Amino acid sequence: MSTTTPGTDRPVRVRMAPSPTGSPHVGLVRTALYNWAFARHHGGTFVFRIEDTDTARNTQESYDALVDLFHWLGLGWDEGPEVGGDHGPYLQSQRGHLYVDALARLAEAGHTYRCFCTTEEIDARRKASGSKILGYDRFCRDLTGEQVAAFEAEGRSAVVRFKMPDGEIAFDDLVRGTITFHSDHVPDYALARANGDPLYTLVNPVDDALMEITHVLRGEDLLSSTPRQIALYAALADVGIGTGAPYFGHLPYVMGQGNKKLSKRDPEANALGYREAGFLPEGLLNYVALLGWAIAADRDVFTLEEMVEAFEIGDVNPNPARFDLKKADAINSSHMRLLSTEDIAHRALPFLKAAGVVSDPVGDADAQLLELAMPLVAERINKLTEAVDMLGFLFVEEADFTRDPADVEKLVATDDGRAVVQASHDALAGLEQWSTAAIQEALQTRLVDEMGLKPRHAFGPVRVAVTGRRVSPPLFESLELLGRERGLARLEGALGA
RNA sequence: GCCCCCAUCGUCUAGCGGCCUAGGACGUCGCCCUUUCACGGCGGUAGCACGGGUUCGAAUCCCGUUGGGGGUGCCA
Repeated sequence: MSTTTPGTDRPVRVRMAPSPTGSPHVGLVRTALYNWAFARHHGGTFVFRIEDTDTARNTQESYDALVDLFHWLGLGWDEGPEVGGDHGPYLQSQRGHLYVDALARLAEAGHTYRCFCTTEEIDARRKASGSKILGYDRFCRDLTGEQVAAFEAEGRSAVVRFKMPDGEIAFDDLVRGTITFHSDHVPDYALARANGDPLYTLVNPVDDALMEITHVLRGEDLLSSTPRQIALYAALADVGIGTGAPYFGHLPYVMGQGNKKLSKRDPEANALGYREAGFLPEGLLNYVALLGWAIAADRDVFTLEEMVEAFEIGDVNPNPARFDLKKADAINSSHMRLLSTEDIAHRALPFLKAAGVVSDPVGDADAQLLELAMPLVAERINKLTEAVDMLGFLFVEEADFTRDPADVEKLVATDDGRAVVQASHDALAGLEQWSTAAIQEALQTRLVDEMGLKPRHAFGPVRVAVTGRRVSPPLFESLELLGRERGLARLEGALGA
């Protein structure tokens, strides 16, 4: 299907380079996943770099969330924070000297110039000229020594701008094919602030060059800044930094409802929110992989290993994808069903502890009960958090046990409901053996055979009385696990409710 | 305004000139299974934006239109 990806005949090096601002976005998860899978597929290196040049917006919490997120997802990096590597440091905030050096070399070679213009002056000139082309007008590009001296004498500060070469800039996008821009539409952009701080426009290419990144797979939003970066890579190579531009692949947007990008405000955008919601990392990853890529014509569910085996950037679809929570849920469910009961029990445990269903650490009695109860719910829950709702009734102290008021009203607090619960209590009270089979037989005989009730009408009230909800694990098993004493007590209790 | 990207069921996609009266998945609808829910099984629903070319033949290639998105900072 895919042809050979350019540049993969040599060692592949890719990276993810998020900014530690706010909570990590699901779009980042997909970008990271594609980069990771691409690296693994080609036996390459996956680098994790933190782009924290904007000191005003970076936060430690955000950085921690990023690391936490990728640990949870299981997308390990070969070089980066925590693991180190030969191209560090991996935090841009610790790479200042490299940017100072790059700026000096670029200036020395005449690739940049100092610009003294204020934003107001630039706007005024544009308005006056009636030019349709926005961006900087190169006013300071060829200032004489006297002019520079004069500006300095005025006490003006200067940003560093890059001299964009004139002409066409074309590149072969790994997912979109050839893309061509004309330099007329790429202004001489700023590389460093007037106070000397380097900007993203500089540090991103410098770091990719220094870290020897071979392929940059990133969001479509960076597409239009690619030509100016390609020109910068050439200039950097000219002054001995790196060897030119990497290959680029621009991934489509992840959209929310309507036609807008999934915004950071949308709850669906919060990557860590999926862990809290009880998603499996493999479920989230699988769903997110589907946003622009397919493993086969007739298959949606796959493992990370299978993805690594099959993933090629050239197969990525260029059109934007809408994030569909329903499908994400469904894919996650499929992965839940791939897990063993033990695995689900193991993974659900933190949720059960957090919700207070079991204590932390788990007591012996609870652990035993859990082992018996888990098989009943493992195959019917779609997210780990659902184990909490399903199992709560088994572990709760009798004094704290509650029933869903709406379910009670509908199924128990009626004449028929009370009659059914009363009859169930009577039928079970004398049971010799408190086992699933015996319980089923007793209730079946009494409610269905003798009272002539349809199963759904017979067992609904009992279910609510015993588990507190209309939705629960299988009833007879639940009663057995609850034990005779508690089981009968709940039936009695429901009568008084 | 100017530049760039995108265009197959409601949604995610398969499709890279004949295998397509367009396949899968989610959703949705109906049925079956069933002690609830879930699972599972069966079946239905629905799409190549439009107009020109190219070709024996186009969802697939080209051009245009329309529609959507992005960029156009001393943010990343």
